Amino acid sequence: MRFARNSEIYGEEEAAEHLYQVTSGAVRTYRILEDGRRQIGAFYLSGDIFGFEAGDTYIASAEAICESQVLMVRRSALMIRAIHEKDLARQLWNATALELRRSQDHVMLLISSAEQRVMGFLRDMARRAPKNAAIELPMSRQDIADYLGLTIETVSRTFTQLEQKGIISLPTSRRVELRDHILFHDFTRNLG
Amino acid sequence: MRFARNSEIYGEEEAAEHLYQVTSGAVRTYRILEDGRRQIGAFYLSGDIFGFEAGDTYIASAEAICESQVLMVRRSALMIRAIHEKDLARQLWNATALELRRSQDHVMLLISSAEQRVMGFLRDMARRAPKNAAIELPMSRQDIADYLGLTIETVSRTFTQLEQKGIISLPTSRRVELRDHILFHDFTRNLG
DNA sequence: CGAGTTGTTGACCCTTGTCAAAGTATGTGG
DNA sequence: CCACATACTTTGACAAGGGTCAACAACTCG
Repeated sequence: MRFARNSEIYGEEEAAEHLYQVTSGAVRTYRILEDGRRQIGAFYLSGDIFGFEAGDTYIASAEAICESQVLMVRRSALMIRAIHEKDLARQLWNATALELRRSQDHVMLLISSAEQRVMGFLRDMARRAPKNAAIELPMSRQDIADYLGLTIETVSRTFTQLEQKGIISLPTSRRVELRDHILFHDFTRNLG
Repeated sequence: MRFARNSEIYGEEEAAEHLYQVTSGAVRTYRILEDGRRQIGAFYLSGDIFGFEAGDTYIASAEAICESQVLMVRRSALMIRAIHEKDLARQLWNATALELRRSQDHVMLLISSAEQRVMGFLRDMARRAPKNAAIELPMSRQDIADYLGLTIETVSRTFTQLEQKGIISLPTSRRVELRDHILFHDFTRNLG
């Protein structure tokens, strides 16, 4: 399936009929608060699987950030196969556990300072992006702000400050280059 | 198994050998950040099941908040049973999905104001506590602060402000009574 | 009763949000 | 190719919410 920029893939509270895998492009999941603010739960890039945040209904909406291709699999079909293929059942459970871990890492991000949040976000993107290249951000500053629980102005200012400190460089607003030691720091944490 | 106040039930990064159910008392799970701050991931009360936040190793530590009794079940035994009892497998997956949902609700809490966070916390405790009675909080202000990403001072001040506004009353620091309409508001949200 | 823990309050400051404006891309139609 | 419109991003000035530091009050437990 193809989805245009900003088009909805599924909506919160809809029956969760499919699991999804991004084959190209990028996807965001989000929830809207009573006061109208938007909280982005996660970004999914090429290769990532999403739609696991579900019991019977989705608990977040999903949208394509840019023109994206997405693979769809019927949950019901998977469930039937999972009865006999114990390995598949295990994989489904593991994938949900992985999402849980991601969400808990997200919580850890949200309790630190603006600079720490942006750095954490960039480290995560760097880890998931094609190795050692500059990061190409598919999402807007507003998306990043809504993911990190900051305002767009604070995100923008923090990017500028990180560049002034020489921690990143910003050839364009959507392209970020990190100094190597930052990546290294992240790797040691994951191995630790 | 009995655990004394503040004693460790399991540690982060340990092999995840058991699932747990609280039979009496209360449990907190937490992670420590590099800078030494503690983030509490969840509180578990009587009847709650925990230890699901795990692949092969726990991703948080668990401690008894007060003298507590906890039921332990070997994960390996459950996994073996789950191969044949498809319903059990389903339940395990569902329980993890429920934890995921809890974590995402936690994220939503963390992006709002101090008052909203404390209110959200109290609503959650009220919903889980024995119906319509005053809430008896097993955890300290420090625990609440570390759960909500605030300081102990801000939590204390917010409790005082809520009482001054007539939204709660505080017979003692660990006992909270909410006005009915607050509970009602919560119920309507859950019913959708 | 006294010592240690837990909770509350006050004064001040810093980070981040708010409001406003200007700068930069990107795209569209002539 | 240019003129214009629209989105997105950056920057500045100011205000407010929450953090920090410090003192004090209330509970617990020996």
